[in-house]
Amino acid sequence: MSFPPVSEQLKVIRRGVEKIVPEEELESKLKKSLETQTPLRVKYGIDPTAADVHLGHTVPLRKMRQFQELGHQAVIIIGNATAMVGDPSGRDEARSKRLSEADVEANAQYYLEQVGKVIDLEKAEVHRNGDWFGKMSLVDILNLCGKVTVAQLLSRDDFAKRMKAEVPIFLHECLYPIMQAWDSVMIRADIELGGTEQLYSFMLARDLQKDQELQQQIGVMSPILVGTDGTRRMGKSLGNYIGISEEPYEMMKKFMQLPDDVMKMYFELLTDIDLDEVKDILAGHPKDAKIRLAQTVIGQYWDNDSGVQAASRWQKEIGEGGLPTDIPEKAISRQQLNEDGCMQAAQLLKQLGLVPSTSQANQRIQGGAVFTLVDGEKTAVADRSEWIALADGMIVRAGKKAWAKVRLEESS
RNA sequence: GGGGGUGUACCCAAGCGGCCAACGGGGUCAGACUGUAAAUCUGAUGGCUUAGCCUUCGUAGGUUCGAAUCCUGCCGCCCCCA
Repeated sequence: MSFPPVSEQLKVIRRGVEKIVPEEELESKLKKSLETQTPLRVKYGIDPTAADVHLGHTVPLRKMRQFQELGHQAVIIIGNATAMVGDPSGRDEARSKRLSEADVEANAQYYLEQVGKVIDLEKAEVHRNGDWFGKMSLVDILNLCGKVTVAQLLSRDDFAKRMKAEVPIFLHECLYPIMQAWDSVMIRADIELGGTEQLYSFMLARDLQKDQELQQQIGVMSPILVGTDGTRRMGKSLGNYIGISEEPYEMMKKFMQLPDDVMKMYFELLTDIDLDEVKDILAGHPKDAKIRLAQTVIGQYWDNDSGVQAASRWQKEIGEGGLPTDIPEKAISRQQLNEDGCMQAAQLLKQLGLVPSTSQANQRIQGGAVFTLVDGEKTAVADRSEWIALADGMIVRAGKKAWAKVRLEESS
């Protein structure tokens, strides 16, 4: 294994990274690694609390891949123990549900599969932190706790905020950063990757490493990727994420709905496109920039063709206002119709699954979002009690994102 | 263990015996405008067999012709004291 020169390594490492602490130590570590031809141990921990890996997770993961390409050792920690606790970082309330061990293990498997799309799993070490936490006795744990003061814990910004807002802080949450830091001790991390919200845990890891007379790790922190709403961090629970296992066209649609001003961040953190080129791309029409962004990222998780196809499909169906190609078919039994083969509008929308309730059906109709399409002929629906004559293959729309095709069935 | 505070729809937050399916803001949804971006404007935002009906204001009871509003028990959260 040969390593590129330190300056080159630094350039790669610094892209899309907000904070490196302590900054100076990174260079000396890299130098030493080069001299001794020893790869650095680069840690990234994930808690298998939910099954989907989204673009937010890929930011540090991509960084890890870069480290791998530079010849360093990737160390993935599956937080099967910490998952039971829940990371309080950046949260304004505790996680509500606790997961079972079986859930966690299932998530972990699926996680790894997805992580493999970003980094080279073959060359990575994978550990489960339950392996060491499971063996600790209460005394061991208390010993560990003896290294941290409550004041230190409460100085964290997220806890401070919660205190102020009178939102509960649970004791187990306080242990979380300690556990995470202990992981670093156990695997002898040289570098830990994560978002900026991890600062506290990263520093705590240094303290514990020092206490154990080990090399101290360096925190390489990426900015937190904002979600598709353009304001809050990307997260499953906020429903503003793009999952890396989503279908290309689904991803495409989400990308195109991004607010313009997050594009710069997305380009920087999610693609390898040279930053000068990114500047040029962003100087052009935002729509084109977005298509380029979407194509590139989709290409990473599927393949180039899929990205291009998704883009052209978007252009046709949405950019030019055409019909969606994948309108789901819904069966309606003739039994449900009156003797003239009609059904009331609100009922129809509900039967087709376009709306969850009658009230919402009414709202859509009143809002002018509903029309039917038979042989290319559009008919607006204006009243919820209007009787609609159904025909096989009729298309019903109840808003931009709600389409259905009717399939009439004889009564069973 | 003691004292005080608080619990309203997705979130924040009014309401404090009838005019309350519940003000206002945020969010969300739909429409116009657009590049299914932003901004702006309009409407909607418990459910239903929809000029009406049914179920909601932590929870269980009670008082009352009538309660989100009053009383009691219980539960959760926050703060202070020990």
